[in-house]
Amino acid sequence: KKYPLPRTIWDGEQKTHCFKERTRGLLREYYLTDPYPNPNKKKELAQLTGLTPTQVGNWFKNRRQRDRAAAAKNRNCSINGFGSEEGSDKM
Amino acid sequence: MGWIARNVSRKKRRPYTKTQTLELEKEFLYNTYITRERRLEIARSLSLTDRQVKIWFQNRRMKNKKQMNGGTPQTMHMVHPGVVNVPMDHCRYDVC
DNA sequence: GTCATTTATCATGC
DNA sequence: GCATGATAAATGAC
Repeated sequence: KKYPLPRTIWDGEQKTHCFKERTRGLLREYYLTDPYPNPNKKKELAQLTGLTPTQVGNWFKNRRQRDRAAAAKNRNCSINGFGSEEGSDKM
Repeated sequence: MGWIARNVSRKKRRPYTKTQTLELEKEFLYNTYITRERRLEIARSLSLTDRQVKIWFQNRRMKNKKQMNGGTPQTMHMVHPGVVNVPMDHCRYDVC
């Protein structure tokens, strides 16, 4: 590996490749109601999940990006059919 | 959002070369704000546009700011703690 | 100018 | 090989 990545003193969500299911569930839940959380909401979600606000921001950013990609793919698959627009099955 | 009806083409994101990034980082070490004159000079020497250099400095200042207050390292791609910061997290080829 | 955002890309776990 | 989190260019609001 490029960097051994010593485990730091950090009791939040660790430097895992994938966040905990509970964390993802929480973010997912809020995402459905508002994909663009304001800074305060990001902070709140960060506290709730043990992530940093930046990590929360990254999660929403990636989520939106991948939802858009999925929606675009859907539209391409069924150009004159009914594309299921927003929202993807796997989050 | 507006991404549904976006007809105007967006400039494709092109990762900068190692040399370009290195030179920009060097300049940033001297000055986090660059003058218009110096900007044009660097742009010419690195085959970038004036605008690209400007944007690069803006983004770099934001990155700097985040690193300043962010403090706690919990990202997956961190530079080695203890090692004097090597500017550039990942940039591999000279021809991108 | 800052700053949130988008888009493409990178790095990694599995 | 893909899902996923993070980051690097580029845009636009303010």
